[in-house]
Amino acid sequence: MANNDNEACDTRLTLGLATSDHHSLPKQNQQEHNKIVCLDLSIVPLHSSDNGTSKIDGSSSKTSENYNNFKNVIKKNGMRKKLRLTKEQSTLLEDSFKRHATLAMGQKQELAAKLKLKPRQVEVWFQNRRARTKLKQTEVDCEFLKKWCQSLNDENNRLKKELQELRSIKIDQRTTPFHLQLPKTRTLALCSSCQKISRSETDEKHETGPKSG
DNA sequence: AAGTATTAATTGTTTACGTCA
DNA sequence: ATTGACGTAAACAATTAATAC
Repeated sequence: MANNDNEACDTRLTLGLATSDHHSLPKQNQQEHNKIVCLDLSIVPLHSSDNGTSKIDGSSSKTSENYNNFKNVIKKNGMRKKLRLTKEQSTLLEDSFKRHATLAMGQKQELAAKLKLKPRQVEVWFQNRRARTKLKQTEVDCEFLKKWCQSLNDENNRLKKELQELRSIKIDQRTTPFHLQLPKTRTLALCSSCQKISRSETDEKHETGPKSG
């Protein structure tokens, strides 16, 4: 480890089985290629994304190349250095995401080359971007459901009130002499548009106004 | 300086597909 | 021809951690 004093501190061994760049081969050729296996006993820091993970992409096949890659993302003290995308990189990624939320065949490599990033970084960006989109959509859905729930509650309350009114009218009919019921029953009307029973203005006044002995 | 939001990166799981016995 | 085991790749969810504000 030539680059830095502390960079070499993490000397945990990883045992990797790697074929020579077979992941970039077409699928039909991979099967045959899998038979040729070499043992990669390189010493790598655990934070390196292209070495420590089970997912491998075409850019991570050669040990020296790997070293150069993780060299760029490991700080002096061994901490992972976070890549900050430039505005141009973000714009280009956003543009291609707008066209397709998932990377098409070969698009990853192409984009990576254009952006001067590793294919894995492009892949990760798309994954995170999809996650962000999904989260935003979930928030929107949640808001919608909240409003819908509120309107259903309102409607429920209104119907309860209406039911109560109708019940009280029914009780009135049972207890009031028939000749006194007529004016009241006559003022009830069925609304043709909403199919709800409504009362005339005069009746409303009767109800809300002070009761006379 | 501490707290928070954002987001690149990691890890583990699921799913789909192809191959082989 | 069918089936189950196995390997691989891609996508995803959950989480971590660096960085900007």
